[in-house]
Amino acid sequence: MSNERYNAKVVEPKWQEAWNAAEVFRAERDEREKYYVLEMFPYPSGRIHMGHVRNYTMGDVVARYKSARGFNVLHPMGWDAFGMPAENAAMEKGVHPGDWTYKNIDDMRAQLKPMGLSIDWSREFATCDPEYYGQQQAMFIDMMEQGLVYRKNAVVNWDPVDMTVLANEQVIDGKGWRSGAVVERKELTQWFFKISEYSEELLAAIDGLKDWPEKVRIMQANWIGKSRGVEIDFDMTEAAYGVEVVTCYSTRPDTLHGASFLAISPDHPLAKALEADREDVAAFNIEARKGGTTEEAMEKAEKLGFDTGLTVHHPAEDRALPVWIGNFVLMEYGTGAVFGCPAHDQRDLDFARKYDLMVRNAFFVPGDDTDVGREALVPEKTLKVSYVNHFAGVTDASAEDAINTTIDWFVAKCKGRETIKYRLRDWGVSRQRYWGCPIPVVHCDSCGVVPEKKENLPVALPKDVSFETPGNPLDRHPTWRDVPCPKCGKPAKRETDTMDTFVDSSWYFARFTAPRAETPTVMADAEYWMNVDQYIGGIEHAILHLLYSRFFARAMHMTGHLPPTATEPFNALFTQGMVTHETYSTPGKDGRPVWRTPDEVRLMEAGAELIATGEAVDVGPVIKMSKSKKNVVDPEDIIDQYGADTARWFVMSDSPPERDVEWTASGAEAAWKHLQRVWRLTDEAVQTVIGQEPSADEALALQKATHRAIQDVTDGIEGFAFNKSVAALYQFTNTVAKSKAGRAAKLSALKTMAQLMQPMTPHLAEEVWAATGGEGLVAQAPWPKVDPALLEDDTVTLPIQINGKRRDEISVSKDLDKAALEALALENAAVQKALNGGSPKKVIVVPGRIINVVV
RNA sequence: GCGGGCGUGAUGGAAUGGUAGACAUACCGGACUUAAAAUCCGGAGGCCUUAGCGCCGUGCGGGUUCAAGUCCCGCCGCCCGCACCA
Repeated sequence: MSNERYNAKVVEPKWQEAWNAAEVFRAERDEREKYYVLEMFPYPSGRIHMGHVRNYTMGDVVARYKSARGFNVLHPMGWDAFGMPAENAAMEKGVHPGDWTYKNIDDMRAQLKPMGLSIDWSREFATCDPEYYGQQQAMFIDMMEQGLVYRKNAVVNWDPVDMTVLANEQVIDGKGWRSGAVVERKELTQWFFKISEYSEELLAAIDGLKDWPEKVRIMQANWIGKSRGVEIDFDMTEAAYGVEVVTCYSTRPDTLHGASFLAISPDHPLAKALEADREDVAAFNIEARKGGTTEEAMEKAEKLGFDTGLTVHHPAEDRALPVWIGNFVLMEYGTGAVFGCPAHDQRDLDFARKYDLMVRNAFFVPGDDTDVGREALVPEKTLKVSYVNHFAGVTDASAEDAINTTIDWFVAKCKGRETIKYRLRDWGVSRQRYWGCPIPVVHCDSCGVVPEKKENLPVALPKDVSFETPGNPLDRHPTWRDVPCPKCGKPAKRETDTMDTFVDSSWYFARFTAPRAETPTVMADAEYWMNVDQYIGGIEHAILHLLYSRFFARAMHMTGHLPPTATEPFNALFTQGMVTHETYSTPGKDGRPVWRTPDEVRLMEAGAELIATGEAVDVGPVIKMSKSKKNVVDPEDIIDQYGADTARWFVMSDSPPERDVEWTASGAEAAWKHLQRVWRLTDEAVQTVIGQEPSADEALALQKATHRAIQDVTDGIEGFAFNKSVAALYQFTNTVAKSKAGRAAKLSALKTMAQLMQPMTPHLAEEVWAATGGEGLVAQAPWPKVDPALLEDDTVTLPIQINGKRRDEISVSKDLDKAALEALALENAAVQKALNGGSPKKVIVVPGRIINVVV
């Protein structure tokens, strides 16, 4: 016996070279049915992490499996390469964002390749390649022509020191995260995509996304936020500032009887007219507009109101309502004005209590239409029939029916219109930054906004920029910025805004189908490869990235860059869980914990200690691997120590793919031991001297176990339950190890095992395949077929229940019919005892499953 | 507040309404070894002055069913998403 250890360091590069030499993963259009697998492409931070390993291994399992199943598989890889970290690095280290990014891509590719992923690297690109973003600019121009792009003024967070626009998450306590300067709200003219025009379409099409997680579908639907209601006109008792009518939007018009005031936004036209005239209003509005746009700020902000002294008529009753300005009313939603119904809305109640406004019950309680007490009533849980319903003739109904009836009643009786509103806003894509895709337009004094000529694309980023002065370097780059107008040729200026990086990632999946084309896509390629059959990535992209991509697929169809069959980009979506790890810390001087990496810590039976000093270590909760808590394990170290197959096997085992998986040293060790064991079994089988007496029974048993394994591993992969496939392979390995079958039978079992392991541990699989006499590469071998006859045993063990409790079991031939099984069960000693001479009330026989005797 | 999900051994987790705890980790015992590692074999949900053909057991309380971790109703706990959205 050679008892040679499996050496991943030697074996893995060997097979990777063999795959490359045979161009096994090269995807070309052909006669076969296609299958497009895609994992969300990475941002080139410079290092791969365990989350990448898990994400790409899942995709690789699917890709290799589908390939074995006879599909023509497309499995590409690229880089989401524009974005702020490159500019931050430029400012901190003085490197050019492009140099920094391409260096990171090289580093990450070098870390990724040893994983042995079945990727067609010939299709690789980065979104910061001018060949990519130039095509994106072409599409931008096409979208302008289709009316999908427009400019408008929008308020942004402006950092006056860094001279830059900040995203909400970059504003901390009202200050810029980098400069610490107090953030100002500034109005800028910005570019928008008309995604809101697709609100209904994007919402309705969610129903067709059958293979998306329910959770993501709900999140998208909520984000689009469709609501049905009524716009109600409130006539002013006396026109003021030319305003005669204030229109409110309401989804609960049935509470109109409870209306006791109107509240308008400080940005409502009426409020603005008042503020121009009256200093007290102006002062209030300044106060009311303060406060950040973050959730936290909104939560804490106090309700502020200002009584304008103006009044409106109640549309259905003979009384007047005061008009207030309220800081809680958003101009961006509805009409910027609401009627307050304090009796049935906590927010309105708070406001009414503070300013001593009337609280009127809108619901039908005879003899009680005044005050309802401290808490607002919730209509659904109390009374379903509002006064308005009552007037409309509804006596009892669900809240939804009541609202529908009321809307009809309203439109007939009052000045109101049924209205559908969406929460989804247009997508602002302007970023005042350098490291992004330049918006390909020119501003000309004579011609206005002019798109760049397509033959001049790409509008490439200039290389000679400096980040020493704050602000957008494009803005102060005269030779790049000052260009002739594409239309009239007079001196003009380029747009210096670049696009949101979400634009880059909204169509990369389509570009992979023809990555080197001179147009954004090639119709024949898009028709063949689109849609993505299986998309895999993190839940954190459940809304924005996926919604933008869905919008883009439609926009690309409209501009002729995708066929109508590809309006939905991703047929199936899978959102994988995170890789987690325990956290380790030692007490720091200031009482705050000093985080320690797993490398620094020795785990003991109770507790843990620092390897270097023996100092006691606190073992903290298991959380997502993150640099700040130092609970990270570098995939490169694991691959170095154990090989890629071990890392791949570990991240596929134990936890279901949609849940978090905890990385543990013992788990990694176990994965490695298992792979060693498989190799040892193979080696032993190969070294077995022929001439022993093989047992036919043993060979058959092994064959049956093989087919059971084929079935279970297949089910696991098909059901996206890779942990079950792994468990089935463990079980199969145990069976092979214990089997007394002869050499040929064992080699045959191991050869099938190689095929079943191939999606998860491709290198070891090749080695086992070669050793057991497999032809060619197992990566190109077809998936093994199950023989259903071998899944069944001739005898089965059936539990016998008495009154539903298991009391005994019998071993019977699988062919016995119900009557025979019943007879056997009644003869059973335990049953006899329970019957005590009597006869059973009932006997339930489920052949192959169970026998239950009811006494 | 609204919406969604999840509660099973020490741990990660299995289980078309049909033998709960597959598989793995950690643990315990044995073999091999001078010893350790590696490897191999075995044990293991809980309870019991009755060790059995025993009783109990999938967050808690009810229900449906011959049969419930699984279905229904009501609680409790945890996690996630959204939210001055009218």
